[in-house]
Amino acid sequence: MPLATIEHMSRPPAARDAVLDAFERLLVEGGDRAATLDAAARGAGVSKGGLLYHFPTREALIDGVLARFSALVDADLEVMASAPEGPVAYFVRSSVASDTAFERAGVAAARLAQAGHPSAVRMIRSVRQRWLGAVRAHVADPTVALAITLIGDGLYYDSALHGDDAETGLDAPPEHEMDDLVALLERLADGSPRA
Amino acid sequence: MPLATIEHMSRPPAARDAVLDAFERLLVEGGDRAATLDAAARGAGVSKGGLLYHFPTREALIDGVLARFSALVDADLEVMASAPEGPVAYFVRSSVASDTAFERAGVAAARLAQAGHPSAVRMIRSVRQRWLGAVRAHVADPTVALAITLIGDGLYYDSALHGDDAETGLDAPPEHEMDDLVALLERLADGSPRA
DNA sequence: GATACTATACCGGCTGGACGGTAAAGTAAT
DNA sequence: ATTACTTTACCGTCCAGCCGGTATAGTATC
Repeated sequence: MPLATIEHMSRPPAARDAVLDAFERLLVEGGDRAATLDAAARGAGVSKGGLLYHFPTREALIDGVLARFSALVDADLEVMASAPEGPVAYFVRSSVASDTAFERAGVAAARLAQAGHPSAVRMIRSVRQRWLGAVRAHVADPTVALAITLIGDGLYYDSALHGDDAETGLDAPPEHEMDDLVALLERLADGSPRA
Repeated sequence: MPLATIEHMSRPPAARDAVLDAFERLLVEGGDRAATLDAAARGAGVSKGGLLYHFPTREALIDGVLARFSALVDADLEVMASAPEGPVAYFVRSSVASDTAFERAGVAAARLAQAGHPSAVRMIRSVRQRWLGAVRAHVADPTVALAITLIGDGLYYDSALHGDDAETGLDAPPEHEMDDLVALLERLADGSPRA
């Protein structure tokens, strides 16, 4: 169970990560309902018994996804704090989901939260709070910080809307609208502290 | 052993709406996975056969929910256009989910979209577009209109996050922060175009 | 360095229940 | 008698989780 002491592990559990990846992908593409143990095992090229060796229950699998997401958020917050284009621009632009491991984990967590899994709801809430705090640290006006965070939420969920059909383009606004949006928010952020 | 007929429901179309209501509630509280035909029938006080008479497949039930949502959006857009507090304030404030039939239908549709149902994804997209259009009609700067719509999206999804646990308070910002937010957005909306 | 034992990693079959959907029959009003 | 609606009973499938077994690798003892 403990993840530490890798050096003492005889064989690296390749299956574990493969299962986690497959389960995450299923969540992103088809939501909680599509993410079954059988499908995850199949997607990972592992037998169901093998899957259940690493994750004895479905809840354990969910916890695994959430744990991985939390770790990725930690890393992202550090990147954001020292982003060359500034934290606000970085935050807003990175809120539209590309296909990084980070984004996939986030969308998977959101799916689980929407399905009502309490631990996922708690996780999303705390992550949102951490993001809000990070934005607040760089924006004087707390109302502006709130607005920026909410815009990030909106972009995030909108871009996470599409299931598996790659047919329609992303729900994200086009490039130049994003540029204008970022410009507006940066003007608000380090601009007029009052009327 | 069989369920005794405690009372007579004599309203012919009553079952249909009852089923729709129950299915919607299940979607909101537990997502796509929890919204099963059996649970919906039970929640509506109808046998499963009775449910399947009105909605021959699960897809038909989903379409029923989406159709009802679309009708409610039409009504809401008219209310918004002539809201006494102004469209922007109305839009932003009504984006945090209370427990109206309108909000429940919207959250249900969002759950279905997150689960990857194509018709639900299309519906959410078109509704979002209609809202954006309505905001644009009352806000000169299109970037500000986009920002306002995105903030609405953020508020909407955040407040729709909680499953069925009434324990934690809503994810919506407290009253006074909402006031400040609305004030900021209205200032942006009809205020300085500030190139 | 061979033997005996233990831990890790995985397989595949199984079960009981829940799922979406079907079929036939019953009831009430027209 | 037909129509509108509702019931009970049932089917095939899929689901989460369990269990017995296998194979490999490390460890300890002699």
